[in-house]
Amino acid sequence: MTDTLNLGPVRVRYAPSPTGDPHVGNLRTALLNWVFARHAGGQFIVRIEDTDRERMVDGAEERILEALDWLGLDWDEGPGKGGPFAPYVQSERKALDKYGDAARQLIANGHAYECTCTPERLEQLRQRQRAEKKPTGYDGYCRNKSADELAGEKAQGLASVVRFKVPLEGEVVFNDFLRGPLTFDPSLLQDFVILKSDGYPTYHLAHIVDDHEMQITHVLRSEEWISSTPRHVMMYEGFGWEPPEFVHLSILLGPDRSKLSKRHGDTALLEFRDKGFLPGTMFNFLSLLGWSAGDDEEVMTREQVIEKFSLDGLNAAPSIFDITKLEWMNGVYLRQLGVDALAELLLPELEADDGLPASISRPLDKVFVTELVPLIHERLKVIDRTEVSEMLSYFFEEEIELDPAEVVQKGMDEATTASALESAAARLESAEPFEAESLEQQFRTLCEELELKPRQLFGALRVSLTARRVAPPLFDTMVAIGRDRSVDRVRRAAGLLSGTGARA
RNA sequence: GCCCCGUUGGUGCAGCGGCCUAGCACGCCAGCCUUUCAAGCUGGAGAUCACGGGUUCGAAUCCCGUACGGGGUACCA
Repeated sequence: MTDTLNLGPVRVRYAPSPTGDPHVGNLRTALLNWVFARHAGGQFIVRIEDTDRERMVDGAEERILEALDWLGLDWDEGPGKGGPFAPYVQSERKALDKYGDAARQLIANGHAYECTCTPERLEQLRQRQRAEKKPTGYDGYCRNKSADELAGEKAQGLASVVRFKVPLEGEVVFNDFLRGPLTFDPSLLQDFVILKSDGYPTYHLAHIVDDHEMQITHVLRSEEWISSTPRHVMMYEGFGWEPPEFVHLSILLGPDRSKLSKRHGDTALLEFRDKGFLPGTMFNFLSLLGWSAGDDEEVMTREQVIEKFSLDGLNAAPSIFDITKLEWMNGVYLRQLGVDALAELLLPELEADDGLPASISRPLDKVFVTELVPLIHERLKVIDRTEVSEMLSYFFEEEIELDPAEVVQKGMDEATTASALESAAARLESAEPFEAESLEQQFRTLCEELELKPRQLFGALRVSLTARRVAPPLFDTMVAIGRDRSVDRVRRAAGLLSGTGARA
């Protein structure tokens, strides 16, 4: 391993392909690049690799930039920002004929050639190779075609691609920062396409041309690129360029240990945002997959991650994306949030159509919502609209729907519960001051008077007031609900149990 | 099939030849706190460091093999 500290200027890039919503694994690569750049005081560049015109997805580029933005990964050069090597979108660079020029350069110096084989012939070739149980790959049919022959075919309208001329023997060695020197046998590689018949470059050509021109020093990319890196190294040699340092990052796995993908459910980063995860959580959590500062710290700010970052802390083994731990961490971040900030986040969720019941009129009173925050603050893992609304609905409703059976606590029956609740209602009516601490004292006294355990009386009251067995601390709840509604609810519960109350 | 990479408790990581009777975190279990649930605190279960051979006075750490997992094998990235 080389030292990561005395590297000189660092220029790294995140080069996504706008073929869909960016998922967490993808953004983790971006994040590691970004952190590395920030740690080294270098530049982080974003480049859009839209050379696959077929798989382009509308809006994908915007979503990618939105995701970067949300995570707080700002770029020094790239879309919307420009920079000394603009444009940073490959289709725009293609229009400048950068890749055509490069391909011609390789043809001229004997490292590439034009090929007029049709997709049909290639498909047949592959089938035959498979049938004969031989490795599939281009057979070099056009490799030694004369210029005349080629010109003739093209005159007939045959489309052509440009293929890289892979050496038939020797070996290709390159150093992977995390794995050490990796050796490949080029005879196993095929003459791969570098320029497609639609004039667009393949990834192989495009990223090399751009990385070189943009003076990228380190390529931190996903492990699945290891197999094609020998191709890239050969191309650097063909061009006579110095290759960057390669750091292949381990990939992210789903719970079934296969590469994380949409099949594993919600893996798009922005979906985590929509599901109520905080950007700080995602940043922190993603930074921990396959990387460690070497100490046991896990909850870290961006600044701490940047400061502690080192390529040496990267782990070559793939890691499983564990949602349970993510949820825990989000809880940690949620608890760090101030009351007002959390209220701000909660408000739109509660007001949403699928938030609180439609019977509750909007807009909600922000001051009231802020008052409720402390009651659920440490009980939240994720800001889930449904869950949060469910947790808080009884604070907003005039009447709640009660199951009388739930009110009766262990060791009590309907009659004792009803009379206890009557006493409690009376106490509530006269309690002064109507504050949590004092209420608790008064109701503990009431417990003694009624010869009930706190859990019995308080339990009955909790259900009466909230229609739930699980709820925030009782006396804070009473205060938030208010004296009048509290008295009403307790009376009504008592009535239901003694059979005299009308079922609402 | 072929090529490449990886393998520390269920999960994420630490460990870089002796400090390891393998540490931290999530999860799980129990206790404490307590009006429920959380949060918090304390404790516990859980790993023959995938397996087999070497190298070495000494290996989770180095080497080889096997198994398993993953990735690649496109006019996709």
